[in-house]
Amino acid sequence: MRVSRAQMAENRARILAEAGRLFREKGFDAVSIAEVMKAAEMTHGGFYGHFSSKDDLIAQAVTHETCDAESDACGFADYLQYYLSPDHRDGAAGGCATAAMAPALRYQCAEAREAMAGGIEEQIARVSEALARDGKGQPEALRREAIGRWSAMVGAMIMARAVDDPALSDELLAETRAWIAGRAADDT
Amino acid sequence: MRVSRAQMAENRARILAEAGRLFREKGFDAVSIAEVMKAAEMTHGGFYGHFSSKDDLIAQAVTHETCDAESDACGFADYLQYYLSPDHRDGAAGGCATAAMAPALRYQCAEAREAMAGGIEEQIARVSEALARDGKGQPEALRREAIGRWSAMVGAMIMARAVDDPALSDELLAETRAWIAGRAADDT
DNA sequence: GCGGTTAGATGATGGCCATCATGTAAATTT
DNA sequence: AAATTTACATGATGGCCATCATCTAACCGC
Repeated sequence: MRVSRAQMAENRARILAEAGRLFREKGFDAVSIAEVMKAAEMTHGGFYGHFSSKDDLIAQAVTHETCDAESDACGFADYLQYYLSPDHRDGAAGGCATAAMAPALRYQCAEAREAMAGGIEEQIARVSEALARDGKGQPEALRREAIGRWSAMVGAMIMARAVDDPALSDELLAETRAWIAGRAADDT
Repeated sequence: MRVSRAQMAENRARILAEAGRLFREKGFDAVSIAEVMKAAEMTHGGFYGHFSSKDDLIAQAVTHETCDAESDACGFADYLQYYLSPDHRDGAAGGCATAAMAPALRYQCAEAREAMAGGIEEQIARVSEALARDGKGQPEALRREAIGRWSAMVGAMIMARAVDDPALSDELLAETRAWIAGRAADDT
């Protein structure tokens, strides 16, 4: 059965959104086309009308998720507090796309990896802006400061999600948070 | 055909070693039992005489790889220099097990995740020791310092491997290295 | 050295999944 | 409103993979 133009665009957007959510939650490999389509309330057959392959979907989902700039223009301290929280660790499906998807992009096609590069570039910019708003760091060192902090945040989150030891997991988050905050106090 | 006890132990060790290498290089999902056995110069059938399942192999491989303490008792600066180098980024098969495998452990069984927890715990100890040798940081803050730096190193490596943009990839490594080193200069 | 044991080889089996061929009905177009 | 297009559904197809059943030949204890 055919569907209106608007309906089709909406369907496509729903596929992308559900794919993004599922990919973040379970990883690219563990999510089948059929599962994505089912989550988008369609059958698997219609998929290839929207995307040329699963690789294509992955690339577009990465683009979609990383462009999703949800920096509410808050300061860095607030962002750090939220980012390295147990809630964020336990809610990968709705959380940071970089921490959830970047590791697996190592094995993906060039298009998806390029999209990730763009996403990381934007994220560096966002962190830089947050730092600038707080007046932290000299403007010329802002980018390095953003890259370093962002690396620590992503690394801590990935390790916290990897281990089956609640105490260690919590500690990784809390200590990395404190470590970064401690650094923030150094350079006025 | 049967094989001597010693030969069997050697075969088993070779399976584990090859599995570790392949898993780091290609990820758990992309490596089949048959591929591991072939790399170990056997056929796939003998696998279940050594391990009860692929999950079992993964758990034991993680244990094996993370226990592989190759800290040559060098100082932290040397370790950092090597760790965040393009060579290490491009040589995941022979590189750090945490950066290569931790992200995927999120989807693995409890045994493997417990092994990863142990490996990270050991790594924190190793970094702490390296920092102590350098006389960096007050003893009571050593663990926090180790966790923070280790998080940044792992995060930077994972992102550097995820992007398809050599300039950005190199920059992530170099800036994170400089950022951590800069911090090292702060606290005597 | 002999016989039971067993490591590893060979060859299913069943399931899952990406992709595609075809059908169908609804939306556009004129 | 008829003709045409096309978005999605249904239902293959072929490939890959984990796991297991069975076989065989060589080690190890006697």
